[in-house]
Amino acid sequence: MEPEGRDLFAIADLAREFGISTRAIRFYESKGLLAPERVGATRIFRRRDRARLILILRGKRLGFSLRDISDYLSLYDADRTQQVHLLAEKVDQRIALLERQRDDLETTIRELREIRKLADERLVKS
DNA sequence: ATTCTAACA
DNA sequence: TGTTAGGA
Repeated sequence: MEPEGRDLFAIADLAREFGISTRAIRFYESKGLLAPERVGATRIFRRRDRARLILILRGKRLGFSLRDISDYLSLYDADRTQQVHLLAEKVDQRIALLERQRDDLETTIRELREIRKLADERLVKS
């Protein structure tokens, strides 16, 4: 009766499972995103830590800074409601930034296509 | 073998 | 973050 798997993990276990380096995991801890237990100096990760790591990696995939992710995770124990508000705010900011970048890219592509068209016309005249 | 800290790239 | 050194 244990469909949950282990609840104790070594740093290498998590690194392997999520395809990241042990260095990255220690780095996240140094930034306050993780706080695994210690047995001496060795880190012992539990399901709770693993769950946080999953959230960290998801946040990264979506382009959020470790700072943003940290601020978000910090609200888990306190204001769960404020956490949702912060998330909404950050997501809106992220979407706004991506849309701006998309517009800039489209503008650049249009310019390059125009240059390319002019280049072809010159070749034809030559 | 594995992990840890610290420092440099 | 990767890599490397040196130790537990």
